[in-house]
Amino acid sequence: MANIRQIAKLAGVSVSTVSRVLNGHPYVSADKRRAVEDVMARLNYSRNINAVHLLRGRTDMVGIMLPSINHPYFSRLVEGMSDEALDQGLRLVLCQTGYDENEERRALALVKEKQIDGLIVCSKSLGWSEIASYRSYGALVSCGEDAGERISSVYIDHYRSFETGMRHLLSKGHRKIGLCMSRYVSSSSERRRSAYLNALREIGEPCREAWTFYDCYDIESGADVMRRLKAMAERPTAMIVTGDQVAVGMMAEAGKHGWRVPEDLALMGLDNQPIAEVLGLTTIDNHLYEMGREALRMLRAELADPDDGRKRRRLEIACELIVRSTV
Amino acid sequence: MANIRQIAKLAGVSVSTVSRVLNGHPYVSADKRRAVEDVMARLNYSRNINAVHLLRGRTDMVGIMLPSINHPYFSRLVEGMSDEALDQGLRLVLCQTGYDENEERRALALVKEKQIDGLIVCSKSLGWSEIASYRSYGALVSCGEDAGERISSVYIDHYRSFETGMRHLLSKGHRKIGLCMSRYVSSSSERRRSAYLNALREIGEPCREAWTFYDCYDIESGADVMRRLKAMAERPTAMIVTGDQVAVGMMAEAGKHGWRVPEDLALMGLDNQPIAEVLGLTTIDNHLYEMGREALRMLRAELADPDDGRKRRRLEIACELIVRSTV
DNA sequence: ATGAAAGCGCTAACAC
DNA sequence: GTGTTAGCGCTTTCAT
Repeated sequence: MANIRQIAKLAGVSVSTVSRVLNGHPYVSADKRRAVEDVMARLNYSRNINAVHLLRGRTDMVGIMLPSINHPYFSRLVEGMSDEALDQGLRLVLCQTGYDENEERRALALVKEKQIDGLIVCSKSLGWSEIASYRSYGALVSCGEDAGERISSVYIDHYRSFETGMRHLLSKGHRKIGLCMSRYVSSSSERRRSAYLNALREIGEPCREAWTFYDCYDIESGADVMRRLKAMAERPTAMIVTGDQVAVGMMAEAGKHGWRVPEDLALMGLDNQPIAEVLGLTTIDNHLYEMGREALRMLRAELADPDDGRKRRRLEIACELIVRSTV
Repeated sequence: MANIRQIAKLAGVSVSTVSRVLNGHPYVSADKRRAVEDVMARLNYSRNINAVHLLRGRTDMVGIMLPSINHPYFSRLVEGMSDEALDQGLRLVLCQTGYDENEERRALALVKEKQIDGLIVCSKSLGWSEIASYRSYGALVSCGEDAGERISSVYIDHYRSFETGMRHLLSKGHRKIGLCMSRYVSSSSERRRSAYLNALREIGEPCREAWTFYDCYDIESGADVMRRLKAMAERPTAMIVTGDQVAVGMMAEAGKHGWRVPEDLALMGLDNQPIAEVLGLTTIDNHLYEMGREALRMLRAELADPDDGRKRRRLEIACELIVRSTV
């Protein structure tokens, strides 16, 4: 593999001249430029970007921390980031963690070691303060939830989003409402739970343990929830569900048993995934694609003013109720 | 940011000793090791991995070329790669191309510039020969289709997969069968089309232009196909469909119009995505997760014997008919 | 307009 | 066991 010194020698110029040509600098005479370009073409030269990275102290790569890419929530988010990254000339490094703390630390280590210039945190098990301690090594952005005082965030107001969903359910006359969520312990889950509980409290309904389900991430778990619901003596008339796929799993299983939605059970989804539209699922749109784009834009801004680490950026992505036919 | 020289000075040793400690080499006295580790901890030192990359000539990162991550086919594939990458100590760099040739060239350039050690090609518009010309700069693996004589491949026999699907359709008495695919021009599409056409020929049925649809990638396009089907005077009794999401879109739209599946229209999907199971879609399992893992494993093998570039690796992933209730 | 030379931070061959 | 030193391939002053 040819290097810049060989190019210089063969072209009869110095390495600096080659470097100038490489980087499109002015003040290189046309004939020398030609000579250099000829040799480069002849040797099929390409510069070793790692030397540039070492010199510049950055790599123009950013990491994306998430539990798994194979989930519509995250892949939609990453699609947005990826499109924005293209515009910004950045590359994305996938850091699948499965919510494992050590895996998260390994992702953070990438910024400490300067393999990536920054990290977008889409999911985490570690506390924000441990994450924030890497702030001095590179840019950090939280995507999806407000990370508090120390980390810039593009986020959804999860309380408001569930409040909106609950209000719609109540407006349709539902009072016996069940809840279906992903992780039990997570700040977004807690905010959603509060919104749910507060709404119930307002109408004087108790919260029934049996109607709240956790660790539901995918279609299968939705189907499973439905089966458990079916086995109950007293059932809710509506469910508010984190993630459209889970709601879709419930719809599908309901259909198998001849239950009608919303007559026998109303369903409120979350995220407004494409499948929600096709199946007519009433849901809450979190504008994931735009949120992904904005997260990357924010990271870019953080990268741009490194010394100014005190000013924290925040951007709330508004959610939007999408009324269709399952409530 | 501290560097190895400062650590050495403060610990009262040479840089080589620090390097030895850093890399866990033997032959370092316990007390010096301690001294070095203390200083490292005190300065919160972390080595600059870019220097290592420059020195070693590799980065332990591999690129994944695909049109978009936000599609269940690709995200399932990448999930497998990502899990395997973790085991192998490699990182994944996302290269979303949207089938754009210049974007594909930019991805290939990453291997030429040594930013990544190799590239897994999950989709491409460029010809294989242009892609293969990058073989001398790094490892290349095709994932999903057989790339011919010059590039190692983990692949599906797309002909056989559709042949299997068609056989099943025929065995259920269908003769008027429509086709729904993604890109018109692509080697996998061509092989599937041959299988489809040959099966029709065998039973003496003509191929009807009106019953073949292209550029269907997602749920919405499935719904759209269904609407077009509905408007036809003469309709197929079954459709063989590339991608379960597309088939699901068709099912959903069929339901809206009161059509029953399979009585009014039988549906054969592809990929065996989770939603296929829940909706009872008959489909062909391509074992995408395993294919992703194997692709990464193969890339790893390519990386391991760089000088031995003539021997091409191949691994066919067998497909499997999953009979459920839509045919 | 061009070149010489000093690094970026690290590893490893070599000498002791 | 430990230190000295020569690079890895490039960019960028600073002279000229």
